[in-house]
Amino acid sequence: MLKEERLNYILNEVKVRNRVLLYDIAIKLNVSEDTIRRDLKFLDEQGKIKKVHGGAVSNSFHIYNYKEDDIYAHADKSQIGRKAISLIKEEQVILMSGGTTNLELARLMPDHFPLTIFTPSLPVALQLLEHPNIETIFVGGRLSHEAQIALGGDTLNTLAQVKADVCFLGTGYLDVQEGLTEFDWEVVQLKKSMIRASKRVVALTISEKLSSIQRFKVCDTESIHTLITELPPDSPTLGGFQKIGLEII
Amino acid sequence: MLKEERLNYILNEVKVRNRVLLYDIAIKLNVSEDTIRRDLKFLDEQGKIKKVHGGAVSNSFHIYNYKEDDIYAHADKSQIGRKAISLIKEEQVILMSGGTTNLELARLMPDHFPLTIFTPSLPVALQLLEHPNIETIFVGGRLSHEAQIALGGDTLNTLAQVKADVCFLGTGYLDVQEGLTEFDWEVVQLKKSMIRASKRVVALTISEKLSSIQRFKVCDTESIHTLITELPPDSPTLGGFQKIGLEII
DNA sequence: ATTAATTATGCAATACTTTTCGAGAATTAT
DNA sequence: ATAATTCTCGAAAAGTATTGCATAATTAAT
Repeated sequence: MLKEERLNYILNEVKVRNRVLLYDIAIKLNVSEDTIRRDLKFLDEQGKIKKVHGGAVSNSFHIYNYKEDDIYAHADKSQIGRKAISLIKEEQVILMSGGTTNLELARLMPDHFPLTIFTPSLPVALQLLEHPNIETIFVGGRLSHEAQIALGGDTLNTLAQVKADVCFLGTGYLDVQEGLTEFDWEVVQLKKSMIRASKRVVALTISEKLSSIQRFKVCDTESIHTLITELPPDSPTLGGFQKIGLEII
Repeated sequence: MLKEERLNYILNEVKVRNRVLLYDIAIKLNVSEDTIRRDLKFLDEQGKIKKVHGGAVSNSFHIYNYKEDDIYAHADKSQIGRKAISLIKEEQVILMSGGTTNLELARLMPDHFPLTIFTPSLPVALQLLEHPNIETIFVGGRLSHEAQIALGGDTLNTLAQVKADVCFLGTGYLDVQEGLTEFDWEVVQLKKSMIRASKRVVALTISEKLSSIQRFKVCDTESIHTLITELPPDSPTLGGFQKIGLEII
């Protein structure tokens, strides 16, 4: 039995049972407790589980393939997510695009009141399903291998039938002059449809992606109602956006 | 034995079993462990597998961490998946329901020719995205929290527009007299639509779910063209199905 | 076709990793 | 406090990796 296999087994047990005993796993996998102890320690160091006296427990933070360390600028995105949540009200209909910032928002979504959320993003949808009070509606269509989102005609048609209260647009590049831009033509079409389908458009972006311009244009800066970054609203970096009167959170 | 042959053998083993041991392959292919070690290293450098101490593991395995119920059922499902693949031809349009058997099938899907696959299952879709040659189309709609599949009116409407060559129906309970049954009314509607949308219906089920009956009926046994279980086609357990002339694989 | 260059394989010695075990220290439960 | 369990550590054993080298097989060049 390979170390890798043990690690997988352990991760699965932790996921399913929320806790594991050193002894049980050692018996089950037919190795010494020492070995399992080292495995648990290793997985703990990776942040995948939490080692405790006599075994390990789930880290409850990690569901699915969601690995915080793998997400670039995770702390920033987490903060953006928390700010975004302050905009959400009970019973609202929300539209969420893809990207790791939205994925983080999906993870942080409030649990205590009902919401209806439309998304074309597979990872975001999976994350939303963790929240029992959220009705998640997947906007279907042809899936993009890399981005793991639905794109193309079907998706746009479906979006044309939706009218959401808020749309959270993740990823993308934002510049005061040039507006919101993307490097994938199909993603541009998708975002345009999402903007059309929402009363209020909220752009979520880490400050690093501000003042960057890509090939294709999604919309003018004026079409965006609210901008959320990890920076405080009065940060000089956001000066250009403050000047044109964009709401900044 | 040519190097190419060994590499192909290894890749296939990794794909089917998720892992390989240096020793096993060396014996099987009748070359030294050194050679296999070099092969594994080579394949790792190509990014095709992940080399670990003592062998290698699949690298896409970790991208989506799916739950293997228990090792035995998993082996059965894996075998069912392999049988199902023998039915698939280039360029076909395929419909796949949810469930762990279909998830396993999704994992094992052939990589070397193009396919178009429709599915309402989030985990199956994610798994399919691992295959560059497969065009995956998600049949959108309201998502079920537990089953992680799209259900409801939208989903059924979309399916009404599809005509697939084959439909792989996972999970569910099959009995010669009572036909295919389910315990969730909405899932019944979904499966009915999937059956209507396909020229050929293939039921995938572990033998343990045969002769079980649930509350709601999806279809008669006659509506199913092909049955795949982990058992050999001539197994006495499948006697009832053999008698009515169902194709069994 | 023969030679030279390149690549692939197996072997042996050595280095490295992983696992197990035992004894004592630390922790937890009663 | 006492007993029971779990943890840490070092050493030994088992297993795996690396290296250099000899030989065989393949490819390219003359």
